[in-house]
Amino acid sequence: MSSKVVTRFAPSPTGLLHVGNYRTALFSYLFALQNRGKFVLRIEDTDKARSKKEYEENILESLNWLGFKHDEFFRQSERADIHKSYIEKLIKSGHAYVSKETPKEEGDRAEVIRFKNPNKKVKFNDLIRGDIEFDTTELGDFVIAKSMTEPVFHLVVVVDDFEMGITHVIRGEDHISNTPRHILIQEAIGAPTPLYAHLPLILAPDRSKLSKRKGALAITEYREKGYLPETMINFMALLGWNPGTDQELFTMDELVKTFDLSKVQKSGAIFNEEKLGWVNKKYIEKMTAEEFREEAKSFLPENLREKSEKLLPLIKEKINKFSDIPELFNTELSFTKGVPDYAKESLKWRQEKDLVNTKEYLNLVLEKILALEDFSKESVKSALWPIAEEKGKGAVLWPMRYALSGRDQSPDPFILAEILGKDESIKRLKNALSKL
RNA sequence: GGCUCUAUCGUCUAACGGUUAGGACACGUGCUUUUCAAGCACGGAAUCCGGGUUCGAUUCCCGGUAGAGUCACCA
Repeated sequence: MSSKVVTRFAPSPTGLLHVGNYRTALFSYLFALQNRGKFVLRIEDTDKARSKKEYEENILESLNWLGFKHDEFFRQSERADIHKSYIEKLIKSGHAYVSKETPKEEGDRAEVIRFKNPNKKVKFNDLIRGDIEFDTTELGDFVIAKSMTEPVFHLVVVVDDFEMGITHVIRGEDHISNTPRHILIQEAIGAPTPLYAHLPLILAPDRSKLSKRKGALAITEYREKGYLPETMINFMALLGWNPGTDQELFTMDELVKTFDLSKVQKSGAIFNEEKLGWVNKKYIEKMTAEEFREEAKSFLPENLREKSEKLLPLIKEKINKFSDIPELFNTELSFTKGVPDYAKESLKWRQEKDLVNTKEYLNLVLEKILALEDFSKESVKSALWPIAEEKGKGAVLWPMRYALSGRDQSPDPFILAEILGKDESIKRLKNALSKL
């Protein structure tokens, strides 16, 4: 009695898919995994004019990046014979007929295949929304194929879902109104009706459907911005679903265990990139130094790619996403490129009234540094710490940090010294002193 | 407009009739600190409106209102 669960993700390669699409893939995948079922990937490329290979490749690449593995793969364009046989069968059984038309638009055929609508009420139980009822009369005899060899979406989904043994159709809410057509066709070909779960839409900031025009990004664009796949999965899962606890961060395994289709939200959710950034930061924190280095590499300035080992930890604690890195080198990490020109007053610690102490302490710092053999941040620190403790940490360290970086905001002065090296540090300290 | 779906802080959401309506992001304040970030503490912020049902409604029912989806020879 217990038939195996089979879900599917059925994108059409007519454009780049956005997070809304991939979230339906995620939910279908999670549902299949937690039921030890199968996950089918089906490329819906029946629209020959608009389907493009590059979009299909982008879908495959994205799914692979997210780590979703399908058990079976189909391309609808390769199943023409099957579709044709169903059209013939429907015509033979009187469920469909060839209809003479007067073309309304360019490209319209003079003859199409229409479904003979029984004009009845159909009801289905949506796993997320409960009972939904439609009167199909308003649908009329809808078109199921442009010709014997050119079936249209409604026919093809039903036939393929049936042939592939799909038990659970998990798709976007925008398909709710298509469902009665699909049920009618199922009844005509003698196919069982699968269980339906219509997911709420992911919305643009103005609460309308996400679209290119509204700034929806392909998931590969999030990858290019430097978001991690774990982040995207975690974030998409929580958009429209949550386990009812306060947990915010989930591994894939945890999602498989706790995901519950019946707890999916009914209303649409706006995609909030600020929170996405927060989630990504959390995942960046979890990365090992090696993982971080690998991921950060391509975002570093050319000249620093090979000698950024000491900068990496500084970068890691600052960014939300990897594409934040270049900007960092214009702000807090600009010391790697040199010191901008600054007014001598900038060297003054906020609790000092004039620059007298500043000059004295900078000289002390310079003196200690000149005498240093080993120039690690630890040794610099141990050489200077007693002075800082005695004279006041801010009073000593602020001018030093400013002299080395030329900025209000920068890394710790000891790290600056280590990264710059002894000669450069001395040069910058002397430069500061020359202003005083 | 017809049909369908939906409605809790700015945003994502929790509370399956009884809570001071909880959490997270963002925001504000403070602490810590050599700056920033992080961290910690605190704070402001919501049940769309109106009727029922009930001892009691965020929760159930009805009606409004608002928003969304869909009405293709696209998927």
